[in-house]
Amino acid sequence: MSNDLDTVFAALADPTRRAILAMLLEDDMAVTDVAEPFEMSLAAISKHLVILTKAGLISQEKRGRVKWCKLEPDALRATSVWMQGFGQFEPVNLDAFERFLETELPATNDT
Amino acid sequence: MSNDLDTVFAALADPTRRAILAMLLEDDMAVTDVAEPFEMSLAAISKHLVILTKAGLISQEKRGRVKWCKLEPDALRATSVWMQGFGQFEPVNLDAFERFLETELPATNDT
DNA sequence: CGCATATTCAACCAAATGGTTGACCAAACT
DNA sequence: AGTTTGGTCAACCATTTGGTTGAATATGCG
Repeated sequence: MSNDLDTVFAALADPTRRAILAMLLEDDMAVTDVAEPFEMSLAAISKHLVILTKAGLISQEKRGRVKWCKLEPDALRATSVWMQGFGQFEPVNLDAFERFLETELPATNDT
Repeated sequence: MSNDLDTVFAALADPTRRAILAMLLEDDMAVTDVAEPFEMSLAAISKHLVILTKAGLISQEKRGRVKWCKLEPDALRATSVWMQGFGQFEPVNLDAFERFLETELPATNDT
């Protein structure tokens, strides 16, 4: 009964998870590396990754003992369709996106 | 500390709330009328509307004893920017959106 | 083999969420 | 004035969420 959108939006509602997505935008990463910048247990991050995976926003592939996480744009694409329909938005300014990313990334290089 | 995106995505994560947005896409509505198609108390709908308002997705204006709700596309626009950046999505098929709407609208004319 | 590394599992906890009901307030009709 | 109508508030409840810790599992290394 519950839509995909439920899962995707719920996944996106958490800043930690959005930050993870932003990180994965740059490159695929192992779970431990994903967890590194956050002040949070590895187990917590592992749970977040499960949620992102269930939402279809990322995929995880185990290679050796390392589990690699990669961004999966398809779910976002469907959601984007939904959103765009609502606003009949003008073509989007991609530069604004970069500013968003900076807000979303966890503090890595500023104390 | 917590971003607007938190609020907006959390608001969008609930199917009832998305259905309300879909209804408001067609026209502005009074709270009671918004509540009508749902099998849920008026108070519950009222709460949902508060959440949508706080997220900036709708606005409410009281005229007489009736409180009118209208869709507020700005918050969605900002969110859409965020989403698009992630996927670098192709231009979106708006027809697909109409199908989404049907999934989202609560059952009104089938008993 | 024995240890270290990578990740998850399980139990637990506090706080947030989504709903209910009944009282309440304000505006409108007669 | 009295009553109906529109909507919120407050208290309550069950479930979900986001985190913790410690044990468990699995892979790789010397």
